Amino acid sequence: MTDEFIYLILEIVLEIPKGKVATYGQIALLAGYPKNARLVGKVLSHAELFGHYPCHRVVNHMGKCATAFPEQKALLQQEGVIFKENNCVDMKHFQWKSKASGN
DNA sequence: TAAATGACGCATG
DNA sequence: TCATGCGCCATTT
Repeated sequence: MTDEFIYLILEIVLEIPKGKVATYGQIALLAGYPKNARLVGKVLSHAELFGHYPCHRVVNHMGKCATAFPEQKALLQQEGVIFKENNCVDMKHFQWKSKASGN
């Protein structure tokens, strides 16, 4: 992957407002790589190595916490996001709608 | 170079 | 939303 891709992902992640969550696919889409959702996860995995990024606001398409990052659940709760009993976020109300999504 | 892996997504049922 | 199966692509072994 290119460093450009990494910074691109981080930029988008920083755009996610508090109390909202975005999916890897959505970020990958905004980054221009709709198929590279997995790469987004790889970047977020060591995003803190590049700096402090709200990687906890990034969840999978179910609104579920990352496979190896359950702490994000508690973090989102502090942001105001409501988790259901199934540990899934109410996507219909908490999924971030970026302006670029309609482009 | 090929095979396996991974913070994933989508179509169906 | 969950379970299963397939696709996607870069990194690692």
